[in-house]
Amino acid sequence: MAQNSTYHHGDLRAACLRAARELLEEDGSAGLSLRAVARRAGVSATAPYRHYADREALVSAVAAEGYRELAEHLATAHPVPSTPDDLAAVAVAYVRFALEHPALFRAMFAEPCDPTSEERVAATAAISEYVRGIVRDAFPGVEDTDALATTVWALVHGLAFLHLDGKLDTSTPEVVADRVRASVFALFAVAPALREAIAAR
Amino acid sequence: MAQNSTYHHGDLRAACLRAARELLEEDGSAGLSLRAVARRAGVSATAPYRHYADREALVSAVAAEGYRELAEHLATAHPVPSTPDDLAAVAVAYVRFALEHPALFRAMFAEPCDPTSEERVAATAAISEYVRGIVRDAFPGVEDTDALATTVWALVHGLAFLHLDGKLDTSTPEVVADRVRASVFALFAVAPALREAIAAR
DNA sequence: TGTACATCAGTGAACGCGCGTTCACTGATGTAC
DNA sequence: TGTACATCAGTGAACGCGCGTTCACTGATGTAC
Repeated sequence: MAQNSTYHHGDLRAACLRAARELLEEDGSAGLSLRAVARRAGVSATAPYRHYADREALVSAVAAEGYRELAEHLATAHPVPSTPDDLAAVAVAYVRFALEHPALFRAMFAEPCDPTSEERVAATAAISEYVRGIVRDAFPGVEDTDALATTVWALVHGLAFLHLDGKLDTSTPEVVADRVRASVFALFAVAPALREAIAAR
Repeated sequence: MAQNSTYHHGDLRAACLRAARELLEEDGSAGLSLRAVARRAGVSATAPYRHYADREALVSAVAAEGYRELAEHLATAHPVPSTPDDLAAVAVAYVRFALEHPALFRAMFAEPCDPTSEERVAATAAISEYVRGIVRDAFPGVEDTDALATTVWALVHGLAFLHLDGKLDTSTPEVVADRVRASVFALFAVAPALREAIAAR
């Protein structure tokens, strides 16, 4: 029984989210069905409709929660990163999050998402703002902070997906962390040269 | 009728691949069902089983074809890239491929893939070897070519996905191309400094 | 060139499944007096 | 404090769907003599 005192007139909305998360963590793949969530929450198949308009709404809520957790996870890795090492630590945390919650990460990013969910859009914006903030702090001299932030995000995001999809060795956490750090350092060392590089183009 | 003279005792195997590709191009999302492919190929629902062991096998074949096409597309963008501009052009081509064939690209990467399909593994290896080759040619002085190649691939791959998932503006091809170029240049300018950066860590 | 036969690539009915969603309902909770 | 009633969060039967896969089959093609 996943049942607890919080529902049968309680917080089924939250219980659904929790059930969905459990399913994602366990299954690792698969696509989160409303019925499976209801089953897991110990409730009839149609009960979730009291709280979510449809399947999409549930998935978006789960994804949004994932974004919030990711942000938290990154902040935990380093509250106010300001050196290459700090940023590398955050990057490692990003990739680790993806590898530890593969199904959730896919739900957040890989799924063809509906762009109308404001909850989801807001959560995404928060992440990207967070990355921008780090880059701004770490590179006060750089003019186009947005461009550099995008580059950093893309690099880390790409590393996450390539590892997730088995294109890069993930046999130990160390091997992954080393690779992520090496990639970030490559980018970092060049940051001051960014403007010239773009200008010279 | 997608039907042509190549089957009803012809090349249904290829016809299935073609049908699958058409479905991916049209639908944009969704997950490629065997039945839909058969329908599109103008053939009974069970006919594809003569050529593919199961749904997985078909999807893997489609993905493998996608890898080959991607490689071709990149090679077309620039046969033997050897300057930052060349590499940037290839990067732009990579991202453009993803945006022009979103469903195919997702089938290639985002789907939780079975690692046992040698066709798929081989195709992946070919891509990564291709990237390594470019990096090797463009940076003869760099020692750890593999590390740099991974960084480049991850950066470009991440850009592809962030655009694909609506996290970055894709309103015009130019805006996308400019962003990709800027990101690649950031990386490029730093390449000679890579070893020092890693050593200094 | 013609016949007999094996092979091979299709057919189509059938299976059991899980899904999203609707609907009329029920029974517990909260509220007004 | 007690009763009457509205609201609200669940139930469970039912719908129609598309799916992957099996099976026994058929009929065209290719081969041996």
